[in-house]
Amino acid sequence: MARPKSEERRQAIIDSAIRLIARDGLGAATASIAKEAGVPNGSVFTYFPTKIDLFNALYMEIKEELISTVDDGLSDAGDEREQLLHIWARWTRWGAANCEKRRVLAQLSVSDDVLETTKAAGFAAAHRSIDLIRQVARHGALRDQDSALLGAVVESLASTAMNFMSRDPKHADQICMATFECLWNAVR
Amino acid sequence: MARPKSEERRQAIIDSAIRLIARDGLGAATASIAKEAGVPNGSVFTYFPTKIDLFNALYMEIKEELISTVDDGLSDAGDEREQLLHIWARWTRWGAANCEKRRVLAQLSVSDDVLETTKAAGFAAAHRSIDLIRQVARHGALRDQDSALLGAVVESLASTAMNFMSRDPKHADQICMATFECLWNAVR
Amino acid sequence: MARPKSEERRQAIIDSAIRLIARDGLGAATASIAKEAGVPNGSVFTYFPTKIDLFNALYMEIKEELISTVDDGLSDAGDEREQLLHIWARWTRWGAANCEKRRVLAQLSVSDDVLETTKAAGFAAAHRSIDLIRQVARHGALRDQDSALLGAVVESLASTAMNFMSRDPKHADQICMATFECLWNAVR
Amino acid sequence: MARPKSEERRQAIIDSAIRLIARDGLGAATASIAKEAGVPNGSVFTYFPTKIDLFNALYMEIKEELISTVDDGLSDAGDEREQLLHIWARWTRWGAANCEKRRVLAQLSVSDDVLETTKAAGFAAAHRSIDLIRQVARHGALRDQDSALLGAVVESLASTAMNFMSRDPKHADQICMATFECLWNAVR
DNA sequence: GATGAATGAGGATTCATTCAT
DNA sequence: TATGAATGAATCCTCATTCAT
Repeated sequence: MARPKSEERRQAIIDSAIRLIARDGLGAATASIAKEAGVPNGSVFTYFPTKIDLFNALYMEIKEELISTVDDGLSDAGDEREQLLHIWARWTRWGAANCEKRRVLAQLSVSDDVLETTKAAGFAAAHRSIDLIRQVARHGALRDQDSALLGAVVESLASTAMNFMSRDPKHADQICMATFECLWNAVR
Repeated sequence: MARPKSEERRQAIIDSAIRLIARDGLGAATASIAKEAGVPNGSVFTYFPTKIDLFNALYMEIKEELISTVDDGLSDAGDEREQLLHIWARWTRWGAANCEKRRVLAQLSVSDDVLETTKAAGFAAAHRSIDLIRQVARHGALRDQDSALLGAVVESLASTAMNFMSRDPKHADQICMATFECLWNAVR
Repeated sequence: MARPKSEERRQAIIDSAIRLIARDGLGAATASIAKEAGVPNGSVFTYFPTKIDLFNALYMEIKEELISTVDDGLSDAGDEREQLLHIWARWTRWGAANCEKRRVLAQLSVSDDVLETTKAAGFAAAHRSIDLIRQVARHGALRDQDSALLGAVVESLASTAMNFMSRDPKHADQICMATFECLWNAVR
Repeated sequence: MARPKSEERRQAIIDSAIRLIARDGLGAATASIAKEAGVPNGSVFTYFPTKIDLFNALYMEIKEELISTVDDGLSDAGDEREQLLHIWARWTRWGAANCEKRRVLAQLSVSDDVLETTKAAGFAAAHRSIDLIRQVARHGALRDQDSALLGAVVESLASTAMNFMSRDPKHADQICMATFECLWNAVR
């Protein structure tokens, strides 16, 4: 091939999209995203054939970052409770620290433009955490329900926790611990 | 002395907006909303000066319907647990049965176009439920946190429950009871 | 007739139109004019069948006020020069003091919506001044030209003078006298 | 490397705007301008970000054409009087021959949408003529006034002259000479 | 591949005027 | 006559996507 696509440009577009979508919602214009990224507007479409493709890539990108943050160091933790706490703390702190990414992820999660297959892939990538949660919850109130419900419950609780943590950074740790307690009681 | 604004027309616009926003998101065109409501496009703006005003009216409208549904019969219920269950069942069943309204409410809740004052008003209207929840949670994991966090936790759990209930109507009652158990354990 | 049109309302509309057109141009909405005048929007059309009729009425109203101001005390003045100075001073001072009316008149004068017949009527009403100017100019550079040209020259000079006088009120008198000298030399 | 903006298209839009604004006023729709220019409506906005930008470009475009017409051959003229006559004749004849441009310029000159900076730039470009006029007028009635007043007086007189010249082309030369005499007497 | 102009179908909103009350 | 809601064409501008260079 004549000139390979530049990973740098791709990333610049992704980063710019995160900034603008966090600020303006999914309606942010592709041209603005290009401008903010310092690339010509046409380039967005050489890296992402359509805006919807960009959305899907964005979703996976952020989700993967989140998951790798959460998984990191997981096996070193102790018993079930400690492992779940490890996940919870890393997850919510990442969210509190990455406000824009969290907001974008929230928007994408409810958008019809992010394909079910993409969402499923994101879900699948989180298998280590999910396995742990499932194990913790094996005797709890949701024991007989579709395991997707369990995942959704945890996710929505995390989302709420992150929200409050980033609004009130001084009490972030408190909120993290208190919501963890909630979670533990809720699913166990 | 002149022709009064027609409550009927106003409602037709609201109903049509619910239908279209549930289907197309907040980007649904005002012209389509008018068309679906059977009124000329200009009429949308005689009832709601801007699209944002329509959003805010929509939010309050749905929120109020939800709250009155939830509050109805509340005082007849027995002890704390039964009262909370009453609320939970009415809330989630309303959501499962009013899929469109629930989806619209979800979209509006995360939109910057719905003013904080509107959201606060919606919150205030739910005081009966909130009081009960606060009482139930007075010794629980969130006892020392901002009470808005408690509200948000409950709301996000409800939202998740409704979601699954309307996707899988056969198991709606099971899901309702299982998530109630979650809630009870989480906050108490 | 059941209820006679109220002269007061008519005037309120005219006054409000002057204010708004001075500020927003001829595009000022009839509804805003009504609001500013404290009358219902429909009333504009019971007093002026169309917006264009309002424009024409406005033109005549202001023109007549200007002319009667200018004519007032004219016969008492002395010789030709003094009489012309009398006119000039009254005219330009009126303009400097009635900024909004002057601006509106300027807009209406170049608008196609003010009918030629209206403009002609305004012209005719100014006959006393025009006669004087014609007399003064009977030996001057424009002596052989269409007398409308003479009128237009004087008018455009007056307009320029008023403009500068209202922008720089401290030197209004100086500007008035200097431009009068111009006028006198130009046409005589 | 990409397709450059086409000077031809830009000019087509400008020309079309002149025609339509001369006919319909500044309210001429951008879509009509595009249609008349034979370009898609969106293209107007690739050349002029807003209608107001178009107005400002139009103003400068016409003003520059006028100035270069007026300045052309100026240095070859003889004494002060002949030089001023040169300017006057070229100016008014241009106006008589370019009715549409003159009307558009008149509209733009009184519009708030043409920025003061644009007007100032137009004024500055006319420095050769202005210098001459100032010199001619150095002992005249306006000698002690703000030189902007002098400019405005000349401009308003020119505008009036052009108006009558284009209405009555047969006598255009006469009108040109007679108004020149006026000007000479007025400012000298 | 890179660039940025070209495209034209929408989008929210305005407004003169009409007309039901 | 008074009122103010009703009407729908018209307005400026946006934007995802394409494509000439």
